[in-house]
Amino acid sequence: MSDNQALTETISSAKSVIPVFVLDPKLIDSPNASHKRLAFLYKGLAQLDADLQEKGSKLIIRQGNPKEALSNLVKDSGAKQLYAEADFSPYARTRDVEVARDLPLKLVGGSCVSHPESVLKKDGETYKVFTPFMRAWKSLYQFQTEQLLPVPEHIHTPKGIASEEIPVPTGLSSSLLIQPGEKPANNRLHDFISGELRGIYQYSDTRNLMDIRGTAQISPYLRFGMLSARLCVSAAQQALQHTPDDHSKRSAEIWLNELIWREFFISILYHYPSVLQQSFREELRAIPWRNDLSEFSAWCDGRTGYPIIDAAMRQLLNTGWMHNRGRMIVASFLVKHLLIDWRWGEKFFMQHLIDGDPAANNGGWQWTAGTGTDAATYFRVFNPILQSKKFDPHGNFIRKWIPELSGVPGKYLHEPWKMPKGIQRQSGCNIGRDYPLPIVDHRFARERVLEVYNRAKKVYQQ
DNA sequence: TGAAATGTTGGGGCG
DNA sequence: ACGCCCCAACATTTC
Repeated sequence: MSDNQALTETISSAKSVIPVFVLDPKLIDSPNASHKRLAFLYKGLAQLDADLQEKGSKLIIRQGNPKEALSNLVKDSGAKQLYAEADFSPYARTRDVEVARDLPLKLVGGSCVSHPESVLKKDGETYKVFTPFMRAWKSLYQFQTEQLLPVPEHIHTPKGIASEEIPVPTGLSSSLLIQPGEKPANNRLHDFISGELRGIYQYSDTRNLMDIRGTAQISPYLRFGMLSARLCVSAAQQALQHTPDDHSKRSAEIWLNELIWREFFISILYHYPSVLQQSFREELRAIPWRNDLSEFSAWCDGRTGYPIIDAAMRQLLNTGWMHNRGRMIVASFLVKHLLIDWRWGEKFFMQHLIDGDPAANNGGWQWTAGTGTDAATYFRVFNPILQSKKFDPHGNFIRKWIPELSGVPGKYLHEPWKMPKGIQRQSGCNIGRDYPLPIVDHRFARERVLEVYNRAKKVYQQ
């Protein structure tokens, strides 16, 4: 409810307001839906309902095709106008056009700070490279705290509007690492900016370390609109202005840029919706992926034999969240070491990530695969052993998620297959039995992927 | 928000 | 004192 542009406009233009959430089977029953993400949504809706009741209102739930559901609601209630925050994913845009064909729908603000049509080059072209986009973005958007919209004091909602029950999350949902709801979201942001640790001012050092909470972990909240992106940007800009220290400034700047990456990928998906189907770069559309099923399943389950990969995958499976550094490492491994189509990885992430969002997820995968806009060049192949030593230097992250390696001395933790037999016995971890051998050799895989990408480019040129 | 290969430099050991 | 080699350490180039 805080800094909610649609809600604020609704309240200022109508005497009574019906807060509604439509459970759309297209999204809920999609093969890309994740149980944890749905649990996060349902618990978040329950929390929102509780928050609304404190304001004298309540949340109305309707199920079904959005156009029909809303049309029924308008009939039931006599509502004159519908307001919503804009969502720029291809599905959402088509949906909202459909709704607006029959109903008086007004889109206000949106799930991100910048409307995708607003950050354009002078000639009206869209930016396809991050840095110039980011510069243009910063010159357009600067927030003062007073520009942010307050939480309404009171919301008047008519009685007797029929509502379905908020679904009760099933299965593993009680183990959610990140608690849904607007209060936890604001607390998390506040803690990151002004808490004891001053996370935002350490960010340049801590954001890549996998065994500590060096990131804000607000992506699930941004994903579901439980936290205002404008509030985050404003907080980053305030932090930036209020520190004289260069190192802190740089950290805050990097964090702000991460928020702008999100806006960038939303804009890319808006202007190039076909990235969901194929590589953005034409010259890399014909890579002969190996798509080996048993290797794919080893990656999915976290048993590739590379501890850093397996630890990160198990973190995802267990919590529905993965450290950003982990996402880059496992994505690079899937695409480049195993030569598996990035779209397989993209889909798997969508099926497991609580923060799973088409724009950011697709952007990240195409970045890693080297097939996207402003992508990592294809020959940048992450070395899982070096990444492990750099970003989990003490092995705490690996030990947390791979208990079978917990007794392995630090010296061998990043590459346990090098452990002599005697030490394997001592540490209670027989490589090949208790923990797998690497499914592919790093040097071999590196040379193979360079060869395959090079050939794909060459074939394209002819 | 790479890694590996290759090139350069400079200190120290040594005959 | 000198030239030579070795090899970190760092820099540059290449993939």
